[in-house]
Parts: sequence; structure tokens; C-alpha cells
Amino acid sequence: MVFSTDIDLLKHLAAKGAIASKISTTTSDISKSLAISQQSASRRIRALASEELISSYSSPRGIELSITEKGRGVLQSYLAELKGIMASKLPPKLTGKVTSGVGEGKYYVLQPNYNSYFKKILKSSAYAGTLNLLTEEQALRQFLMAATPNIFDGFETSERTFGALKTYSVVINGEQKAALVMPERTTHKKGVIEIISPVNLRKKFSLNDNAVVEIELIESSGGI
Amino acid sequence: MVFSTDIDLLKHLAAKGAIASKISTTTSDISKSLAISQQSASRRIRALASEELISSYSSPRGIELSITEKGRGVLQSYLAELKGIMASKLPPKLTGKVTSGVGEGKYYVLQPNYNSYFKKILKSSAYAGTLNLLTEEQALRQFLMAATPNIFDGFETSERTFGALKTYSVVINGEQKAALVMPERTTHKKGVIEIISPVNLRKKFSLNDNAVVEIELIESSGGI
DNA sequence: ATTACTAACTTACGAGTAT
DNA sequence: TATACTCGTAAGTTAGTAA
Repeated sequence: MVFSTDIDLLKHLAAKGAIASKISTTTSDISKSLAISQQSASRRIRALASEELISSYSSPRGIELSITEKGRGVLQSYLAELKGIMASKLPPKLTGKVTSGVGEGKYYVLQPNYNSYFKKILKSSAYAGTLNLLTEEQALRQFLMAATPNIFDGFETSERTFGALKTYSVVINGEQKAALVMPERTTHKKGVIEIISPVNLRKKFSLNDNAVVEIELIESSGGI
Repeated sequence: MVFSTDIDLLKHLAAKGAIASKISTTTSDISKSLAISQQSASRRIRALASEELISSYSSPRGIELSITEKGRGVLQSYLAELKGIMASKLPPKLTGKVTSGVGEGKYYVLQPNYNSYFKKILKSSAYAGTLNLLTEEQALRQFLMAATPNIFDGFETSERTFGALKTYSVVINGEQKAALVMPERTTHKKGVIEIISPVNLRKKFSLNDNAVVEIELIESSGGI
């Protein structure tokens, strides 16, 4: 029997990367994240393992574990079910047309200060380029209103000023996690947005100019 | 504080339509669906109400309730979070149509040098035949880009040349581990791939030409 | 029928601690 | 440091039943 607490723990482990590969963690780490005791974390991990939702190896140096096929299936069907239920009231989606940018975004990505911020947001380093999209101005405004931005404050050096940014966690075409970047002051014309991502989105989705991509809002799970 | 049991109950109520409108139900109905007692259902409903995740009115004739804005927000961000986790972590899937091959793959499987390589990849000896699949060229390209190939270098004897191969660990139809084989130089037309497996896939899944199979990328766990 | 109170029960939790 | 055992206790659940 799979309980909702199991789903919760599985979800936490998935967020830590246990779907893609084996992860190393400790029961006290888990206990802090889920606000339970170390002992309970240990017990619940063993419960997941006995249900074969994860495979784990414990030692006095910590726990190595990964989510099994069965465990992923459980998460996936939970997600699918929830998706189906919420289908009528899903988070807003936005579509954009690929456009050739002026390269403003690339400039940001390459700046060390912005770069480390992006790294935190994406939980992985950013591809050295951005995808420029032309959206409907009003749809964009509405879309962003529904979102919670991450804010980068901006700063000044003696030489120049680095403007503030807002970024929004999104999923591109339903499968690639990315971030929508809105510079506080931009030279873009209205409706043009920039997407940063760990991968080259143009390549991944074989996008030429005017190709349409779908941008979906997500919670930045944990966030920064 | 919102617990995972709350999410579960909210999800159940949402499934019954409590997002869109007010619904009429009873605590014993709920108790049956969630496999808890009538008393617990009653208590948990009151808990949701006191968190203002639902608004409810109870009487000796049953309960009328609807999910509040706050409750919907809770469900939505849970969904969004899960989606975000799965979107970035889920291995890509590819579908292909069964097609009659020219038997090129079978030739490879029967060659001792290739054969022992396949044995390592599959962790079991390969069935003496391949499954030919027609895929969408672009989807295939995308699929393979996300994967880490195992590489067989190829070699020459005085008599002939054995070309290099790339193989990718996959799962067919969600249950049969197999390998997708991409010869470096192939006579196949674009989009056609070959699958080798420890078993006869056509037989196992009763596949006729044009049947659709699902190919899922997996980590080659350990690998070679 | 219902909901929901009280009391008995059972399960899950976490502090302490062995390994 | 870890994991994970024991065990007293707290929390959650259910049976019985009043309203």
C-alpha cells in the first residue's frame, strides 16, 4: 500500500535527482527537509525500499538510493491523475514565436554575477545563449501576473551598473525546465522575452525562427 | 500547516468536482474512497475547513462543500511542483512503428565480435534478430541527443571492416530492456532504427507490421 | 439517514542509545 | 560522524453512540 506520505518522500527524493540517477544523502538531511525526525526519515526510507519504490543502500556513511521503475511509475501516475483532475484549471500557458535576438540575453548569461544567480535558479549551469520569443503583450502580462518571480537585485561597480532581473521558472514544450528572464530595464520591444536554460533550446527542439514554443509556469520547488 | 493527507483529501474532493462548484457528499462516502473511517473523514473535512482550504456546511443530511481559492492554490502548486520535478527528470520517450527490416541487424547480432558487445550491454545474450522501427526523424534525433550512447569502436580484419556502432539502453513498452542500435554507417533510410533484445520482441508483444511500440531511455546502470 | 462527540485503541513518532 | 534499534509517549484512528 502506498500512502500519501510515501508520495511526499518520493517527490522529495525525485527533486533531489533520484529519478535520473543514484543520489547520496543522509536520513538527517531528509528529516530536515520534511520536518520529521531522523528516526522517522530512516523508517520511511526503509518503508519505501520494502515497497520497492526505491532501491537503497545504507551504511554508517549515509544512504545511497535511487527511485525504481515502480517508484517512478507511482509518481508518474500520481502526477497524471492530479493533472487530469486539475485539467480545467491548469496554470496558465503562454506561447511564443522564436525570433532572432539582439544577443542581450547572452551578455547577461556570460556575466559571472548573473551567471551564478542563473545557476541557482536552474539548479544547473546555464547554456551560454538565450532563446528570444515574441509573445502577445497582453497574454504575457497576464501570464506573469500569475507567477511568483525570483528577484535578482542588481548592483553597481565603479565601472558600470548591473540592472535588476526578475526570473520565472517555466517548462518549455512540456519537458525542458528553464527560466524566463525579465530585465528590469530592457532594450527589448514589448512582448519579447528571453529564456535561459541548461541546454541549447534551439537545438533541442530544432527551432527555427518563427517556430512556436509553449511556456508553462511552474513552482520553483524550494527556490532560492 | 498542510499535510500530505490534506493534499490527498483535497485531490479526492477536486476529482469529485469541488473545484468547479459546490458538491454534496457524505463523510461515509469519503471514508470508503479513501479507506478510512467515517469518523476520520469527518475530522479531516473539518481540518480542511479550519485551514480554509474548503468551505463546508454539514447537516444531518450530509455535507456540502467546495474548494476555496486557497485550497485550489495548494493543489495547483503541488501539481506544478511535481510537474517541474518530473519534467526535468523524466527520461524522454519515443514511439516507433514496426516495419520489416532488410535484416541488416540480424547480420550484426550474429557476428561474434558484435555479439559479445551486445551481451555486455544487455547483460544477457541477444536474440538472433532485430526489431525494425520507423520513427519520426526529428523525434529520433531529439531522443538520441538526450541519451548517453555506448560506443563500439569497430575494427578491421584483413578480410573486411566491421563498422562502429552506438547503442542506447532502452525499455520497450515499459517492460522489456533492450538496446537501440545505430550503426555509424547504415543502409537504413532515415528514421529507421533497430532494437536488439534478449528476447524476440515481435513474439513477446505480438507485434505485426505497423504496430506501435514505445521506446524509453534508461540509464545503463553501471554501463560498460 | 446523517454528523460528530467521547473514549478506547492502535499506530506512528522521536528521544535515547547501541553499533 | 552515520543508521537504526528499543520503548515511552503523543497523535491519529475507530467503535460506540448522542444529537
